Amino acid sequence: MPRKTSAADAPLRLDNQICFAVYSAAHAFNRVYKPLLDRLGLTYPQYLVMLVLWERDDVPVKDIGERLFLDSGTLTPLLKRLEAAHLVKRTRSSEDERQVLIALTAQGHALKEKARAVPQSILAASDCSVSELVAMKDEIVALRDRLNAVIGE
Amino acid sequence: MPRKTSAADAPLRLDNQICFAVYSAAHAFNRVYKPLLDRLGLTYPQYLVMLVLWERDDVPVKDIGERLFLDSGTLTPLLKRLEAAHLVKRTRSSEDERQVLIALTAQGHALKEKARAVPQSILAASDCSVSELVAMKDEIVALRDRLNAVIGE
DNA sequence: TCACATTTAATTGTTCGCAATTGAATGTGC
DNA sequence: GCACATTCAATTGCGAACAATTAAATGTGA
Repeated sequence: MPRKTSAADAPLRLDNQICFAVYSAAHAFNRVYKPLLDRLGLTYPQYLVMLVLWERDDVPVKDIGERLFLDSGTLTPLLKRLEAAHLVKRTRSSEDERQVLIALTAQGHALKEKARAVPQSILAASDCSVSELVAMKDEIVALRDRLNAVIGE
Repeated sequence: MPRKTSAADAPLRLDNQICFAVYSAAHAFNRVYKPLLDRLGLTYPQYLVMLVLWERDDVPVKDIGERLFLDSGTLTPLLKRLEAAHLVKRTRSSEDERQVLIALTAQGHALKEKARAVPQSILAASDCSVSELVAMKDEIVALRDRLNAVIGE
């Protein structure tokens, strides 16, 4: 009997991996975002940082990192690029010299208006109702938080 | 009236972005996988390539790329690292000299047995029933495929 | 057959992402 | 007040990820 697909191999089949589904979906999102963000002069991780700053300005690097689950090794060079693009300003905190505070420039604030077109385009590309997307988002966030809980232990 | 949170800003709020949910979940998976894959001497993308090869061996780089949605710019150096680790062998196809065929070595085949422990650990970490995970996976794959359909147009 | 397009990997350059280390600033216990 | 640990950002090194280009092999049409 030729074993075409062994039942014992099912857990190792690529199409059965939820992590690959998530991984490949993240890349698919990235590719959809790319042309939209090119118009803003941002990469996707840079866009995420700008989303954080548009909500609240003048925050230390660490706060941004906690929000996005990224560390200074990723954020420091990224923020320097945003500074080179005149979107943010980096200044040492006077109260605590260890911290670097990230503030939006006028250009950084202004970019928010151009960015409003992005979520609409993404919604159209996902070809899905808002309520469905919200439900999926909540499930994925719940899974992510359970995974992160395992790591911190 | 001080606008703490404007309704017009809702589409730009980080916590409303499904893409960020997916993006951060992918990173969370990566962090859970890391200690498990360290024992196999693999990174997560390398593990994905091995999953493909464990299903079918002796395939051109392009086939692996189509399966994983990756191009040669990513795969060529990755496969060279797997070759340096004696897990795969890269040989030009004799029928079509443009293709490079990737075959598992004996070590590469053997690693499959050690890898069987990985999906179990992931299942435990996700703290979720198999049926729930399968349902989520199918939803995410469907979303990914709709996004990819938009790109190829 | 010969010019031309297509296919396939490899290469180059830029940007993440993270582990590990460094160094400066701050906090704590004695 | 002083040794000590902690916190925070920056740095270094490695491995993806991808756009753009290159180069070789193959296929196609006149």
